[in-house]
Amino acid sequence: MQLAFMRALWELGEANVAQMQAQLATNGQILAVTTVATVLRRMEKKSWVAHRSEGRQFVYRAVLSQEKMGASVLSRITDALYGGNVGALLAQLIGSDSVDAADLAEVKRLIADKERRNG
Amino acid sequence: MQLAFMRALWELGEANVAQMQAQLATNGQILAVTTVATVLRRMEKKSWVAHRSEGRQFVYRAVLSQEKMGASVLSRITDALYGGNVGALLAQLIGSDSVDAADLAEVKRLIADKERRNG
DNA sequence: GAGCGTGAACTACACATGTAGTCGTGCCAT
DNA sequence: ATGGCACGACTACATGTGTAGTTCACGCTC
Repeated sequence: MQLAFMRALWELGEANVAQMQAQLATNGQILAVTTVATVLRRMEKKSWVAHRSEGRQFVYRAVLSQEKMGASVLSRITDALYGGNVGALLAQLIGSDSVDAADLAEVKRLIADKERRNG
Repeated sequence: MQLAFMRALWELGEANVAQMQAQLATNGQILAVTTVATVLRRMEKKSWVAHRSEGRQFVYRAVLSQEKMGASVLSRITDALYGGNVGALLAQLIGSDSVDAADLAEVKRLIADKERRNG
């Protein structure tokens, strides 16, 4: 769920508690304002987010980038589920129905890019 | 962590508590036997695993396949982290350093397969 | 200047999870 | 037959997390 908070923050860039609550609501998470504030405070203790004061309000921002977070989560999953074998994870993903032709095309482009870069 | 248990079970097929403990140990998780038993019991309550009795021992097996589990975890991640955009996740993965040339080749093969199957 | 509203801090509580010890019982060996 | 061991069941406890209510202080309004 904290991931949902991070996503909201990435989408908003910066946000006070009320804005976060609204954003989370559009993403399907209806939460009391106090809940949002609590979670944000906890995430700040873990240094996932930080805040500055603007008048009486706190304006939060993400400390972890989506890239870092994604890399870390994905690597955890890869280890736990596939014993560190990224290829297996990729295979699973590509085989799944949620990946459509457009995604495949995009992936091919990305691969070509990467191969060009690496020689 | 429970994911580590599932992985151990997938690797072993079936296992009693002692075998599970050993397998987890080789995967880097040193745990007391009682701990292994407790976690297994909890996972059984959630129907992630099941057991049959063999003499005085319980022999556990996975109920969730690696594919199902992977799909569900990955879809949770995709939603939480990328707002449901699998392509974004794939892009992240392919861009990461943990994916090498061999992985890319494999992915290309998988894509070709899938495209052939789908027309 | 006193009340009211607003917002952060503190408190609360249930549930999951990581980790492991103790208990009770049944089986095997002597 | 009996004592010890092996094994599942039960109990325990700290921590994280999802969720939200209550409190306290500050600033604005009349």
